[in-house]
Order: sequence, then C-alpha cells, then structure tokens
Amino acid sequence: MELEELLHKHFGYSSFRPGQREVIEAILQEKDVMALLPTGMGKSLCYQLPAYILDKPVLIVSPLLSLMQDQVEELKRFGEKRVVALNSFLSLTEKRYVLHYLEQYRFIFTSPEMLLQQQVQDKLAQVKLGLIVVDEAHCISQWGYDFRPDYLRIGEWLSRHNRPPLLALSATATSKVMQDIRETLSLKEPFEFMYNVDRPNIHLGRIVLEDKADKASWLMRHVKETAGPGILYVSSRKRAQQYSEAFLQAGIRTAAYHAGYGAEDRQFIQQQFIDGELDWIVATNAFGMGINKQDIRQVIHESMPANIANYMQEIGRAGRDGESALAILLYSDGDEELAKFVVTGDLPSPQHVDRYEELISQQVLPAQMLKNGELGETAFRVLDYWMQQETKEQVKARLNHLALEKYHAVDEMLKIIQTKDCIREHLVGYFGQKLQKKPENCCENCGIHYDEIKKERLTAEKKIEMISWERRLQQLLMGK
DNA sequence: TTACTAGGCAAATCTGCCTAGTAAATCTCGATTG
Repeated sequence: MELEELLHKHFGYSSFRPGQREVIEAILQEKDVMALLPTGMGKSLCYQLPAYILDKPVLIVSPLLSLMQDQVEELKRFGEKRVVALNSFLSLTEKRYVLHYLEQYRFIFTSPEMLLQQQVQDKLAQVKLGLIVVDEAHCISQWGYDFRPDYLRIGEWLSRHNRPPLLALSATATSKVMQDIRETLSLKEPFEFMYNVDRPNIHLGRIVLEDKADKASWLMRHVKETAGPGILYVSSRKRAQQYSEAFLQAGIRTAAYHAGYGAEDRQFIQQQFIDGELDWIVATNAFGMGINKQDIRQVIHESMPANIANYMQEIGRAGRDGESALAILLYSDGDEELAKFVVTGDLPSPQHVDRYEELISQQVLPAQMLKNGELGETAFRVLDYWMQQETKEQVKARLNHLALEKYHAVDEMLKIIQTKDCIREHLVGYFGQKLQKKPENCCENCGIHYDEIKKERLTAEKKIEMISWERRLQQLLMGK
C-alpha cells in the first residue's frame, strides 16, 4: 500500500504536510532521523504513521506530563486504545500493571526521569521497539546541562543496547542545539530535515523604552488599542501577576500563567485561552510548549529572552493560521544584566563543588547540602550529576564554561535587539539559513506600519464577535 | 545586577526617607511532613 493510502486509512488525511513524507520514508528505511519541524505542522504524525506500518511499539520520550496527556488523548480520539503515559501520575499498582503489559501498547509515552529507572529499563529491554522518539529534543541542549541532567543520561541508556531507529523531533534548530542532539543521542548518520525557520507573516517589532515604568505604560496603551489573542512574556512570576491584574482592571480578559500555579489551574487557564475566553496571557517562559492555538495575533516580550532559540520558539507561537501577526520585543538599557543573572543564578558555585567533595571525603551524603539549605534543588541536582561524571576541577571548569556560554547567548540576543540591519535576516542567518524574500512589514528596521496593523486588529476583533454566535448556541444547548 | 519591601527613624501624629535584606525561570520523581 502507498504511504498516502496508509495515511488516509489510519488518520483520514489525503496528503502529507511538508517534511512528513521524507521523515517517514527515512524511518521506514531504518535510518536515524532528526526532524526540525515547526509546532502545529504535524510533527507527531511522523511517528504515529510508522507505528502502524512497523507494527511494533513506539517509545516516545517527552519533556512534560501535560504534553504526554495531550498526545495520549489525541491518539485516543483517533480510536487508538493501545496508548499509555508511563509517568508519576500512575499509582504504584497502575505502574506495575503498565510495565507488566508493556509490549502490548503501541505508543508508550514517558519522561527521561522515568525512563532511567532500573525497573523501566529492565522491562524495556524485553520489548521489541520499532522506533524510539525523543520529542522536543532541544530540551537535551536547553535543559540537559543545568536543569534536568537526566536528559543527558538518555544518551547513555541508548548506547547500552541494540536500539531501533531513533527520531529526534524539535522546532528549535540552531546549529548548537542540533549538534547537542546528534552527540547526546549518538545519532548514526541521521537523515536531517529542517524547515524554513522564517515566518513571513510575523512582523518583528522592537521598541526601546526608557525603563520599566515606561514599558508598563506603553504596554497598557498598546494592549487597550489592539486586539488579542496575545501572549505577554515577562521575566518573573510576580510581574506576570502584576500585569495580569492591571490588564484585568482595564477590562481586558487576562490571566497570569507561571509554574507557581498548580497543574489544574494551568490546564484551566490554557484551555480558556485556547477557547478564546481570554485575550491575553501574561506568562513566564513556563507557557508555550505544546500549545496549539492557531490564531495568536501577538507575542510581546516585556523583558529579554535568554537566547535566540527561546525567542524564536516563543514568537513562533503567533500566527500559526498564516494570517499576519505581531511580535514585539521591548528593551530598555541594561535588560541584559538581569537576563544574565537569572540564567546563571542557579548554577552551583566553585565553593559548592569543594563542599560536595569535602562531604564525600567525610563519607557524608552530599544531599546533606540540600537539607542544610546550602544550595537550591536545581543546583544540587546539577552538581550531583556532574560530580558523578567528572573530577572536581573538571566540574568547576565546566560550570564556569556553562555560565560563559549563557552570557554569550544573552549577548547574541542583544545583538539582534541592537542591530540596525534587517532583524529577520539576522535571525534567519543565526539558524544558518538565508532569507528568501523580505515580506511587507518585515521588521522594525525595515519599517512596520503599526497603525495599519492596529486597524487590521480591530477588524479582526469584529470578526471574532461574529463567529461567537456558535459559542452562544453551544452555551444555550449546554444550559449555561 | 537590579529593584522591591520591610523596618527604623525623624518629625509630626501621618508621611517620607534611608538602609539592609531578599528575590528574580524552566520539570519530573519520590521521600517526607503536617
């Protein structure tokens, strides 16, 4: 049967989206694949279809519990029952059950942390997997070194046994991220597919303001004059709270979103935003992964993103429907200092390294440091990982190098902000690509007609109102 | 590095200024605690 026929049979689609066919063919030829596809372009189909063709279980390593849940539900909507999320949501009994019948599932979603548990590995060794997928593989690079070291351990696990082909999926594709993925996962001469990173329908604004207060008044004005849906990214939970309250007082349907909220609240806010019940989300970088909302019209950064990869991911959430969208980065002098502080603030210090070694030599568990409050949980996890890998001096050098890399990444971002040339060209160039064509309203330096965009927004708002009869009808039927 | 907050103090009975202390993002798992 042709691939198209299989696609139609299993998912009801008549044709592939760009990249899907190439990726699937490579997998079927038992090649390792690194596929860099924008979110919302059907990344998951790249493993879903092969799962049916290969007729063997597929293991998907996913960074977020919520992402796993979403994907499990999506597959269930397609009528697939043999799908499971193996994570800490399961009770001990459930986990035991799932592990016992593991080979009977077609799709097994799990976290890196769970994957590294001995009992899980033992069981997986007995299952003949058809494909291993590392979803959102940029997390290896973004989180592995200084946040979730288990991302780096995935590679060790993979190299230990005879594995099936591996598919690394991501939407972030800087050369450094790609290199980290290749190395950590030991991809064997991978087939690589990379989409065009440019998103011509997103206008790239950059506005330099005096200070924080200036930003606040600019934002209030802007948000009142233009329509959402939009995401405002801020640098702290507290500020997310403050802005969302201010917007609410101005009569704008807004919610704050950050990791300080529980899973249920976050799910609820996210759903409200997706359903069009909120105009703005004011969020920390916790918001975004796995969000598939087509009509986000604006993404504004109130403070500097830590690096270009994050920036691209965050603005890339706008305009998935192909309609015009606006990304605005607000900057005031010295913003980079705070960004640098925040991204390196959690790294263990050389003193922590010495202390760790001291405790080891005294035959005291290093976790004592954590109990004494000598350093935070993240810092300890990172320190503990590296101290098991390398000598004291190597770890010190590594941590120093990590901090320098992070500073450098902030500086690269700053260059984008400060450039007097085309911002789009600069951004695309950072990903090793060449800009094909400059769109209208390209970027701040090429010229953006903000007034026209504002008008467009207002018309868009009316359109939304017209559609809402559907919603009203639904409410009537539901008796709300 | 920055910027907000609490607390102390002067001078006046509420307010303002200064200083020291503190906090600033991302996740999962599992052990411990109230």
